[in-house]
Amino acid sequence: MLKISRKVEYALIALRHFQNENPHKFTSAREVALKYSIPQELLAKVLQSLAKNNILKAIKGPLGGYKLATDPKEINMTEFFEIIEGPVGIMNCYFESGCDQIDGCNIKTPINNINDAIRNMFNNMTLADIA
Amino acid sequence: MLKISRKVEYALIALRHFQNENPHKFTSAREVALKYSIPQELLAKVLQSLAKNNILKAIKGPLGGYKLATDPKEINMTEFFEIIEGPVGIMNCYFESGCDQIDGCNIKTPINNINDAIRNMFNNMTLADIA
DNA sequence: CTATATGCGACAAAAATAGTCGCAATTATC
DNA sequence: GATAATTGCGACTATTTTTGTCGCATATAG
Repeated sequence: MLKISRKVEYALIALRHFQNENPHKFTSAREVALKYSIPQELLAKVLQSLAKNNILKAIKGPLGGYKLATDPKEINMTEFFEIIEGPVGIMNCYFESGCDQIDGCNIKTPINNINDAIRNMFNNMTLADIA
Repeated sequence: MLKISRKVEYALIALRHFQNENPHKFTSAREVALKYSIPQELLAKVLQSLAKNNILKAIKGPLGGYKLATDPKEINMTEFFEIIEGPVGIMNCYFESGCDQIDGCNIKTPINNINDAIRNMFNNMTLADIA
């Protein structure tokens, strides 16, 4: 339970790769995918998201690819996760309004407490701590 | 992301219900399901797991049902989650062996760090803190 | 004996995740 | 200018996981 998705996994692998690269070198999605045996098209999408959100810098064309756009110390994990998947939280009712509990939900408060604890944990963690 | 499953949700709702009940009264799965609009058969299975693991006490027959078998202060959340779903961890490689990363996985250590942080959090939390 | 429980396993339906494909836009190289 | 390699993006399919259902055995109160 509480598994993260492959997309997040691939993103972490890629980011860790970029951290170990020459910070000025651009590496293509294809190259990274091959090196770590990741489905290329899927990785490409993940990297595109990261580029759109200014975590990676992308250039097109041959010799193009991606490199880090930001110091990993500046990227907190909640933000990072939420770029790739939706909001970080153990239950939807943390974010959504429509809940069909007739009798009134009896676990809202405790659920929110757990959510807050997890979010705090990730808020206090940067990509540099991880990857 | 990091969502918990409906089964866990239902378990929490039920447990919170039992906490607010007379501790000697047995309540059937059907009754709880009706009260909180939960699919009965599914709730039944969840309660069965909890009974098998001595979190609830069950008796069969008419007038049968479930009640708390343990002081909620004694049940830690990691244990509780793992009764209902599998192991608590953000990635399978925390528990499994087979991983087809050819080049060697570059995120194992950071992943394990996150896992440990989450598990610690839940280890230090009892059902009484939550439900 | 009947009705209502738990207990359990197999199955079905639905939703989420993972992965693929096609095509446009960009650009380095020839 | 043509070609090849790249990002960017959307639609689509496949697979896996989750969610929910059903049937039947066992127990038991009335």
